Amino acid sequence: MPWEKQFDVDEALTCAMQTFWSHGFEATSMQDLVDATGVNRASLYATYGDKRELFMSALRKYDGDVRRRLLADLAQAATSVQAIAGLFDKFIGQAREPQGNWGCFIVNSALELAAHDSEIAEMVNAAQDEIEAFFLAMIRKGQQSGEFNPALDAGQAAHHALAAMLGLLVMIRSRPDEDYLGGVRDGVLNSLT
Amino acid sequence: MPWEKQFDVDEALTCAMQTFWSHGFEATSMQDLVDATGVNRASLYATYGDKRELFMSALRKYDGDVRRRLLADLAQAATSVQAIAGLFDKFIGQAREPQGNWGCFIVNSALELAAHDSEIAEMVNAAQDEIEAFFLAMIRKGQQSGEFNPALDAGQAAHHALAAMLGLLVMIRSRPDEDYLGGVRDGVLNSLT
DNA sequence: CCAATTATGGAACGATCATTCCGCAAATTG
DNA sequence: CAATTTGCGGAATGATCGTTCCATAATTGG
Repeated sequence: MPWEKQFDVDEALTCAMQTFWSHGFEATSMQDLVDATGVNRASLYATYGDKRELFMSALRKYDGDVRRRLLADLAQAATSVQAIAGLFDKFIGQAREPQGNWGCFIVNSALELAAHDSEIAEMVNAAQDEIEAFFLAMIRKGQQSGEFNPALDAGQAAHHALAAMLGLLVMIRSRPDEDYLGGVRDGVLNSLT
Repeated sequence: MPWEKQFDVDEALTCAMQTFWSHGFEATSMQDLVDATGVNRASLYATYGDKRELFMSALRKYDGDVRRRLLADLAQAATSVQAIAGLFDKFIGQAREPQGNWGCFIVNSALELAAHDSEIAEMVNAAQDEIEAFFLAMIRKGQQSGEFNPALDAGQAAHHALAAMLGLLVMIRSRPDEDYLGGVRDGVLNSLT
């Protein structure tokens, strides 16, 4: 049993991530994490540190495995409309899953913690900057390809699209309705043409 | 001392509201509320019920005293642009105040609690519907007055404006910067002309 | 085959949580 | 003036919080 952990470190972190993602930092107890991961309390501490460190690891995992990967995938979409709509649809699709209105782990953490935790605020801001950069790149590409109105201020439009995206991630927590959320995506795409 | 409370019931509720508004439900302890209100523990329970009931009272107070009043005031603005910009500026102005990036109590609660608490979800949805209705009324009015593009789908634009508003209220928690937030307001107004 | 090392399971820690109880003070009622 | 009612202050409640400790089991290195 020594020399080798009895659980998969990355897999357990995924379980912890989902728990924090769904319920937030304060509403998740260490007991919840023991139950969710199936890993013993002492092993959790030995492997990931205390609750806050585990949370930060989970948030960083989300940032790398979910957010960064999603943007990278979408950036290769055939058209800019598909790239932008795809990002919105990724979250709108959550509404279909039962009990799946978790929204975005980073946005949830931003509202719960960023105002009083500068480390989290910095991480949130960096992530939002990258999302805005994604929108900016896709909007510029779409303007060149003729998908979007070339007269638009691309920088302002990207900032605006980010705000609408974040707004959708607020809405999904209280009203996970595909049509309701789809209206936001349509409004964004409409404002770009 | 009997027959009359030693504290102002509404004033204490305001203090409790601000504490919940700033820190959220889970991160606020009853001791925090005792300290913030200056009211004894037993008197808090006797007057407002348990922690959750006090929270709901605080949220309802915000909904009535802050949100509803703000929309009513702004609806009487001289122009539609002033009404819509005024709503955004009300929150952007928070960024100037030190430690004032509390955003919107309802939005904060939506992300923390609505996904697992249907009573709060309903309240959040009702508030968001009224904000969207405000945008819709102002956009229609602006289209008639010539402030806004009459060719726009007013319903979709209002939905879109709500999303951008909610997005701004996410941003303010991690980046209370007036210029950064002002870009969202400008983007919304720009998309309406 | 023994010694050293490491992860595990579970009990135990003190602190803090939300909530309640009780004795006291004060003002109205008879 | 006595009885009653009500709010207040603070201690006390049991539960749960995050965290640590310890005995046990298991594997590698000598």
